[in-house]
Amino acid sequence: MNRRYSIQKQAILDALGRLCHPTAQEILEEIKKQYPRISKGTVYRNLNLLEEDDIVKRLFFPGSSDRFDVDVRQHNHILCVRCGRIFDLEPDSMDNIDRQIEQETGFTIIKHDITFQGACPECNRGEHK
Amino acid sequence: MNRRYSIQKQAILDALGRLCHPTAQEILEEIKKQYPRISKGTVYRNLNLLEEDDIVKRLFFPGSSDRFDVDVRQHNHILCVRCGRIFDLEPDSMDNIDRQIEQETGFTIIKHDITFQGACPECNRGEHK
DNA sequence: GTGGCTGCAAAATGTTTGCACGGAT
DNA sequence: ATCCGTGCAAACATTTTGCAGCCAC
Repeated sequence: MNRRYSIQKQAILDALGRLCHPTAQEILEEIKKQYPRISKGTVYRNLNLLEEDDIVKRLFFPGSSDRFDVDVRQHNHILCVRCGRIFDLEPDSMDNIDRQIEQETGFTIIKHDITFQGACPECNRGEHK
Repeated sequence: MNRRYSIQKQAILDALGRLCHPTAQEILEEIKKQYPRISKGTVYRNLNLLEEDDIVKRLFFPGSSDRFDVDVRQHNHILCVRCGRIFDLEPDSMDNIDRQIEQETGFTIIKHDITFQGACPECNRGEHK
């Protein structure tokens, strides 16, 4: 299975660079501006391939469809429940948490997914009504 | 909207007590053993009502449909990628993490969802092949 | 020419909703 | 009598898959 570098795959990576943690649907709509004939199936298939090859990271948000990130480092996210924006957290801000859980449980931790929800500083200051 | 306590709602709570973090589908199948005529829609509707009333907690696992828990305390979960079992973590094991994130980001944290993935002690000892 | 990728449409999956009926208050 | 909850089926949203054709190697 020798992977090829198609126009469509490149368009998906470009869209991922322009958008912030988009869903597959948002990526599709963005690409359609330039390539109106791209299909849903192609976007989903390529996102799965890119995830397999560790070129993009799939993000899970409660109550939302999957989102995608070009930053594949282990890092976590925080969603503002007021303005809906999603922010990145520093990759190392939770370095020790896996070790802490390993000590508590005897597990060997491979990965974690953490999503915080709250109100961002701007919303706290009333800047987004 | 005065909520009633139907047989079906009670059956869902009973099933939740017997099963471990089940999906809606698993709850439906469990109840069908006793009430073969219960419908999918009823299970989903009641789970939503029970969540609204803080009687059950909805859990999000990457790549899985929603799961439900009778333990509504803020607590986190850990999934063994080998045996597939889901374990609870102590509710207070991550008490300070929200404060840490608030200091780092200026957010006001409302909640977090954390899912760890790894190998459980039994699997590490080779007890589940 | 082989094999991977495409667009398209259909299928699969998980969840919600419209509706007429029935039971509890 | 009212109104909430039910079973059923249809609708909906998201994602995957089957297929014939195409394009790059």
